[in-house]
Amino acid sequence: MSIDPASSTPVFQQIVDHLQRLIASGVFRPGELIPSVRSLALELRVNPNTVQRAYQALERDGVVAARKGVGMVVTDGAAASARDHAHASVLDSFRSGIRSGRAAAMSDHHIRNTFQQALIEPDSESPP
Amino acid sequence: MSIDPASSTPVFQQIVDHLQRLIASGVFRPGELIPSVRSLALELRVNPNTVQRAYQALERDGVVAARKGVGMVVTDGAAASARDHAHASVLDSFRSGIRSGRAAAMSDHHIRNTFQQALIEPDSESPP
Amino acid sequence: MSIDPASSTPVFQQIVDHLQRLIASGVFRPGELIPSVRSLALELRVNPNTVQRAYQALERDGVVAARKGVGMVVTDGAAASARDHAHASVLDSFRSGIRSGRAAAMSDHHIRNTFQQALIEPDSESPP
Amino acid sequence: MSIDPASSTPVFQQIVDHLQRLIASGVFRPGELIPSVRSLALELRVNPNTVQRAYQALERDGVVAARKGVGMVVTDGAAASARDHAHASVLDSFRSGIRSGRAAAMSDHHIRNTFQQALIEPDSESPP
DNA sequence: GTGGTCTAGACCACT
DNA sequence: GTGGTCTAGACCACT
Repeated sequence: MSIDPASSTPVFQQIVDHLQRLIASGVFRPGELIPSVRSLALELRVNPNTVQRAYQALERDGVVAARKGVGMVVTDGAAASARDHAHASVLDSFRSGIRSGRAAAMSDHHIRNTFQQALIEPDSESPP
Repeated sequence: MSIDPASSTPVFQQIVDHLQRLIASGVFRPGELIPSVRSLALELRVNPNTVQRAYQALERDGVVAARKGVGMVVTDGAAASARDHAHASVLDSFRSGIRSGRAAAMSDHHIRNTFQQALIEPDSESPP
Repeated sequence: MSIDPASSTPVFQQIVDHLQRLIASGVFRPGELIPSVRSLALELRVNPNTVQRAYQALERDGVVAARKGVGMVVTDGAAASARDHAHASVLDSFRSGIRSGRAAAMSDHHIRNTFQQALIEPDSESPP
Repeated sequence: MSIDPASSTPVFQQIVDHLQRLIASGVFRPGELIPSVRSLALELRVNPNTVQRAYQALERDGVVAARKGVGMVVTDGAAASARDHAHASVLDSFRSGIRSGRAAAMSDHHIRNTFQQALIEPDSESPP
């Protein structure tokens, strides 16, 4: 997991999105603890306040719950809700790309090819 | 053309992207003037300074040139460069969606179906 | 004579400076007419109002005088005053360069070498 | 450091040039913070937006990098790049002075003497 | 505290 | 009318 401090997406939002995906994918399961604010802050090289803010957003969304003296626990319905969250966010990205392409007069054929290219490429990671 | 002031994408960047697409699609052709700072600001209900900032970014990118007392003229190579810009931005959206989906353990099959759904839906416009 | 519309020096000021130099160098002598507003505007591809403004500044400085129905005539003391003007402007440029160099911790030796380089180079014109 | 609000050189550009020189001369070294937007604005009695604009230009030039919540840090290669910037700006001033002098029919001897005068004079500071 | 973005409104040079 | 610069002051994310 990596954060892009230069992105226009706020860092706390990047953290929220990432945890939603980890829950959707089953890395964190209902009843389990997510990392403590401090440990995640250290790992992401981010201020603890920022992680705190992300955790509060997740709590508001009902995917985690605070247990005093213990930590943040993944709630029971979280997996399904996180999957919905992830699906919606994927759909949003695709819609936004399609809208951009059409506005630039790209054909649907061209747009679909561009998607296929992105799906196939070996490594969508960070090529510095 | 519409701006979303609530988006995390800065307003001036939304304007840059939009004009790049309009130039890529041939709505504004080399040698033509793009709308004046003031008129576009009125149309988008945005502060003139914000439009100004977008226009200066477009000038740095070399797709328009300022002519004192006249306006901003689309440069000769602008169409091709704007198409590159548009293609890159579409590709970025798709990559980002694909990365999110995979992080959430969606199968490539599921991801492709989601894309197909976005491509087919009648109205990518205003989904509340 | 050429104008740089992108320079931070206003166009009308560039015209004033240029005419001062032409008078200093004897291209235009006392009693002679300088080009009409219209002809100079055409030659420089500039709006007549801008040339007009430059001429008014020259008139205020006393280097030319308007003669109704005739044009702008170079005044008697103009040559000497234009030479002063030119000398002062050269001195200003050098001072400014020297100040910049010293602020950047360049040695006087280095600064003098840079000057020598500029003095010797074959063509200080416009290498596009 | 002082700003001339009456100069035809924009204030934000004066700030850029000045910081480039301070970095070139080693006053600010790689890894160090330059003054905050607000503090420099106060010191120069200039609007924070104007300083902000200068800082973003410096960031585009790659001599500083923004760190959220911390400040603008001088980058590693900045010193060399700032020295290039300073040298180029000194050379530009000298070229411009030489061009003016020649256009006014000053001899190279006279031009060189003028330079020498500027280099020797005790106080290039505030000539009224 | 830090930088990033935005609104509101002014004055300037230029066409 | 056009773009370019600047002031004044606000709110945001982040440390």
